[in-house]
Amino acid sequence: MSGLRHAILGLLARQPYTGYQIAQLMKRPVGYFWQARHSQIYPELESMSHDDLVAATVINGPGPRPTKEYRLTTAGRTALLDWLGSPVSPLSAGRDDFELRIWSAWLLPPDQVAAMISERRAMVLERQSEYRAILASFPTRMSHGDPRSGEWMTLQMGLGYEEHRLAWCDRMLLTLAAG
Amino acid sequence: MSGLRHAILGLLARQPYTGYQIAQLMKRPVGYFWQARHSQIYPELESMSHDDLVAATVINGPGPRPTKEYRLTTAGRTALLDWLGSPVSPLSAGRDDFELRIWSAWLLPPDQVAAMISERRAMVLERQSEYRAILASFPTRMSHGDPRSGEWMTLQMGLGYEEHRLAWCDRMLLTLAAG
DNA sequence: AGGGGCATGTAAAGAGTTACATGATTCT
DNA sequence: AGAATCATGTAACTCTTTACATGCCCCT
Repeated sequence: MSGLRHAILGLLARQPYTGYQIAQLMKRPVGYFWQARHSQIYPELESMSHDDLVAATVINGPGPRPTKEYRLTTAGRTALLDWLGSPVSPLSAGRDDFELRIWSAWLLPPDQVAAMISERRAMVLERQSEYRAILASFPTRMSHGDPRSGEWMTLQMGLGYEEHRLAWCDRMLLTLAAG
Repeated sequence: MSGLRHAILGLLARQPYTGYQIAQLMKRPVGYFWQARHSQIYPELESMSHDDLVAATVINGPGPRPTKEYRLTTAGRTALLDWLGSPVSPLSAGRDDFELRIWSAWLLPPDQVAAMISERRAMVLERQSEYRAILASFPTRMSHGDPRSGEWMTLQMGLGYEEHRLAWCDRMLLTLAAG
């Protein structure tokens, strides 16, 4: 089963959603670690419906086509739990566009590399405050079994990533300045 | 231009390589941030050759087909530098399988979540020592313009990622234990 | 004699992006 | 009146993975 399926199952395990709402959530907050466009989501929901992992109810809404709300079926819940029980996949099937640049940065004059890293640094700061703003709205303690504890853990992960990235930028800028 | 092209250009900017050698490097060390299989690399080299970004020389080697060594053309070098000069792409087009699991981990009993995180922690430790072993073979100081400085910067990035991941695992294990 | 590494390719399927297409409601 | 948001879908394309295919050389 694909990552997109797991992402959708994880969302519908929380509550029922329309395809449109899922598409919004796949920008933020799910998009922080898994993105998908609506053009990928609608066919996938259809296919999951066919596989009996989700079920749709037509609700009233705007537009030329019927608005459908999806919910998890028992089989869908089982599939999600099966996946969670399966072995954790190995590290790094990731692709990092910025690291790819850095890998070739030795071709550029040092000040241009520094400019590139500064540009990146600004993005990191922005993302950091985004995470912090979301985390501020979380209660200090959550019981296990609360869906928000799942979101909290991923936000902690994301915040840590940005903290590391910021530290890396600063270290590299220092190294470049030291010549 | 795709990430794969940039990865190949970045490799050939260092020295000429055969398709096979590129495929090895796309496992490690380039694979730490950009992976590709040989089935993707050979056609891409062909297509880049057609676009005059790289040029091939037939050298003698084993097997049913001629062994080809590729080198960067002037146009290839220009294309690489153009990309390096273009604006840095925004954060997070990334997809993280482990974060996807964590997002749904609230469905599992706490001890199973802890087991999952411990499993991950072991992978992180392994990767860390892999990075450290590579870094140990690097000289303490490198001049800018040395291709190894590019590799060094990505290794620092990777090591930092793993340090953060380790810290995250430990923090979450503590939180779970405090329950 | 068999297995692994060297070396290059193709085919088919799956995953993901970009663009096209329609139409209602709400806000300015 | 026009723009943004809600809401769903399809088509074409690119990127990525998995599997098939060939054959030499070296080691045990």
